[in-house]
Amino acid sequence: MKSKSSAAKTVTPLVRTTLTESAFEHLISYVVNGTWKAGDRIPPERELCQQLGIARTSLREALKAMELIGMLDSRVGDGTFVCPRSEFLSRPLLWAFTGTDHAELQDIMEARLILERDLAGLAAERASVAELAAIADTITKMKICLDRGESVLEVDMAFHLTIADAAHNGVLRNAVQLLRNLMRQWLYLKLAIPTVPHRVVSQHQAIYDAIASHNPDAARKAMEGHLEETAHLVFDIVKRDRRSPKSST
Amino acid sequence: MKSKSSAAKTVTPLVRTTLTESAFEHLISYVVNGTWKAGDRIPPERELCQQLGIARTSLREALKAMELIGMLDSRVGDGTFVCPRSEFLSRPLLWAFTGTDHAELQDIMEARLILERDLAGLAAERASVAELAAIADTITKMKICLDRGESVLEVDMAFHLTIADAAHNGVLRNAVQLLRNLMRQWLYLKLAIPTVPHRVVSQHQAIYDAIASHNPDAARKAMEGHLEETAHLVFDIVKRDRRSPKSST
DNA sequence: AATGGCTTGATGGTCTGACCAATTTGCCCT
DNA sequence: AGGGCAAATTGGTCAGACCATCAAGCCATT
Repeated sequence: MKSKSSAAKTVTPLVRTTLTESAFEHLISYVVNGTWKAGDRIPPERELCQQLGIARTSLREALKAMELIGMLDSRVGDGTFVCPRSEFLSRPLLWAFTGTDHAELQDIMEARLILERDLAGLAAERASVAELAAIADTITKMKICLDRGESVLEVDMAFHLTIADAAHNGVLRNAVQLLRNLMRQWLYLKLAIPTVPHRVVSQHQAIYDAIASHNPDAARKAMEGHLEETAHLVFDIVKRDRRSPKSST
Repeated sequence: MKSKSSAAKTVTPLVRTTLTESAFEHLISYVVNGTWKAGDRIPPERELCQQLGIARTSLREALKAMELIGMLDSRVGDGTFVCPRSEFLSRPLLWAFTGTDHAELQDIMEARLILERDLAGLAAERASVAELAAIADTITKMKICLDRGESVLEVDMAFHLTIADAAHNGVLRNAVQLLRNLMRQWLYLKLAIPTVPHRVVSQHQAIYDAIASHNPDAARKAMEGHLEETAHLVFDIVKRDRRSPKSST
């Protein structure tokens, strides 16, 4: 009972000044802004904590968190390195729980559909010649992978990200990349189904054609169709695979 | 069983036997398996590290990492609690957006438009009676704030978030919340323009009407119009208010 | 009896400083 | 020149201490 209609002024918007937390955000911004690029070696802990003016303990909590979500990689006696963006959040541990929650997956897939659909539309409006070529290139590469019997997961990812690039909205691009990373495992399983990769290629081709002809509406439709089919396949996999979770890697 | 003696065991499977990492896995499994349910208070650090047989430092690194990815929530003097699943990945998604630091305001606003437009459409399809009431409530509250001459920033935020709630997609909801937080200062300035709040009220009303009548198309259109007007106003403010890109912390 | 303030204990946050373990580097001895 | 040992570097771990905050209980005033 009791409706808290006594709308208080909502003071104190909880600004927890945790040293570790601010260090965490600080470090993340380094990685994301490109101050520290993928493959870079970041300063040693003992040096970093002095720069930040905090104890090594506090710094390490932040570093460890970043390592566990796949942004950093530490090697004793060697140093700590920045991981490529594509590996963010791809730590197997995260799949453990993401995989057990069906609802979450559905939300992720829906979010992805919404974002990528609009991104495809924007790309159709804004893509430059070079960007179109980049998109086409991923399709070509996918065909090659297919012929060689290699995995097309990465090329598939590249296709969608180059479209996001062509949409010229960094915010949305990053969001899409994150969502795809979250789904990575299922995408992998989906692409492992025999006939699927070939269908994907032709769908990618259709999406590309729509974007290349600068037809936003067609691009949105094509992308939507593609992602909806993916969603159905993934749900089938999840349903079927709902028993023995493989401990891959 | 620790043989740190001289060379011998040629095995050494190189499994990153990092204490922190195994603690992390251990703790995650507790949360995932339901040993610790959402809302539960987990044992104090000083107790946990004894159970696990590791130092508090190592445990804290794991604990902190889990907190930073939204699985746990620590409160000084109170304890550490398990977060609901819906919050697990909210922070990572957050980084994806904040990550684009140089992402211009324009990108953010565009991203917001895209997300909220679709969210409005989904809300029109999915909103329950209670959720509709919640939306309507924010409009009423905004009118009250207006009469009292109070700031409507918070109610404005509430309006959009209740719509996001009604769309039933936690992932997108979190994204919208973040984007709005990023724009907060500009939104504040926008709402400070004399005639604006009244216009906002009527626009909110229109959006609500569309959602309440379960008309996704109308809802999308209404939301789009509302946000585009906001975007224009904000850009005017920015243009007028042009100065240096503060390098605040 | 009810209220408000004070004390105390529990708990997370932070720091210091030390040592261990793995890796790299480079010098020394053969 | 080559092999191997030792120091330096760097992340991993530990112990113990202190602070800030919150909850609960005690006590005095009303």
